[in-house]
Amino acid sequence: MKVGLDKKAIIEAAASMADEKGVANVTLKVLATELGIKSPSLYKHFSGGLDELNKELMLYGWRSLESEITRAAIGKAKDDAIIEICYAYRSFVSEHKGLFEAMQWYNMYQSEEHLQATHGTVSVMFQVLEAYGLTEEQKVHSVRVLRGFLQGFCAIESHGGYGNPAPLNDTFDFALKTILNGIRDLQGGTEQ
Amino acid sequence: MKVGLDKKAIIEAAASMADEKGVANVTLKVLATELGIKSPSLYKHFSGGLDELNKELMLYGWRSLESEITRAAIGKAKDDAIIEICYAYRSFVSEHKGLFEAMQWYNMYQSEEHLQATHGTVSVMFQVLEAYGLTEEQKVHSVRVLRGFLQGFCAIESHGGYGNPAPLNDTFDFALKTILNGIRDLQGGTEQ
DNA sequence: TTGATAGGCTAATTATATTAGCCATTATAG
DNA sequence: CTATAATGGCTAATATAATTAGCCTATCAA
Repeated sequence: MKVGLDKKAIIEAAASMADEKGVANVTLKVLATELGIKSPSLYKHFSGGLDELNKELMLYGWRSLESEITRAAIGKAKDDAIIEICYAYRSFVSEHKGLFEAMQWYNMYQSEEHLQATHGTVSVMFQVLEAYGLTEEQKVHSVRVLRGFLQGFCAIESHGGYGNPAPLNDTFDFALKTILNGIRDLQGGTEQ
Repeated sequence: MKVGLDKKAIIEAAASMADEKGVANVTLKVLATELGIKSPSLYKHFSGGLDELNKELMLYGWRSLESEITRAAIGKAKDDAIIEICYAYRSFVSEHKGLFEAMQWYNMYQSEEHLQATHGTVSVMFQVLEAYGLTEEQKVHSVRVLRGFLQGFCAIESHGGYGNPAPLNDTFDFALKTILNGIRDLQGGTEQ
């Protein structure tokens, strides 16, 4: 019988399955079963098989994240905007652990597709930084630091890698304040 | 014929294979071939199979990193020590991309083993922070920020995720300065 | 020197990915 | 309205990797 699936529905099912069980446990077999079809049928939607599905998950994740942080920044500027973006990033990861794995690890050593995928998210951060009167290079450094911290912190947090009971919210706020200070310092000084 | 392998040799071979081809491409089959044996023989060393091998890789990686950053901090204190540790962390990742993958992603959702594995590395950072006269909680926050940034930055850098041509060294130095400022600010203020 | 253990092997099993080729339903051009 | 193409499903067959079972020999210690 014809279920009538399309790529979008399959990717969303795969994403939520990844969030539940980890992206490594999203097999074509179990995904197909979940969707009420047999695994070979998935090749009608993803001729590239599991690899293509993982790539689509990665792309879908970055698109979703971009959309979340874009929404979060609406009506905000400067520090407020950055803070909202960072909160939105962190929330996104906490709600989409499995998808976040896919975002980071698909195609790790072929950066082209990754660069394209992350472009939107990077652009949003870059735009918000326009308000600070920084040089292009200073903006690049600032975005890199934000991305690096967010990715690492959220990855560690999402798999329970911060064992100490001290509140993670406090750490996150401290980090944001620290990074915002660093960005502010760029404005005056000759540094970097 | 008896090749006479032991766990250590196998793990080291697996680690260097991971660095060359990515940890996902370390299969028992190809690892065994590389070592001059057949894949079922690996079960004599790792009864848990591929999963256990990956776990051992993860543990080996964290042990190695701990040893690197410990060596790097010798004879240094405060900011100098932290800077050396961060440089050593970054160098380690750039030389062990595949191992670093294993360190992050093995057993992602069962934090216990991860917590133990990272304990040494965390301890080194924690000890260096003793010199700053911070509260326990402030030290915890500081270590978390360092870990988060280092893991994220190095992961992104290691797979070419920072596309802009601006020098990554400059970003890294800017980030360290920023974080060190943040830690210094903790000493005086009432913040966090 | 003999017996246990370590460390290899082959053969067989299981699981998933993938390919090939068939078929029904849907949608659309005429 | 109907012929036909495209869509989306299926079964059967193949390939590869992991894993298990059971066998065999070299080494090493009692």
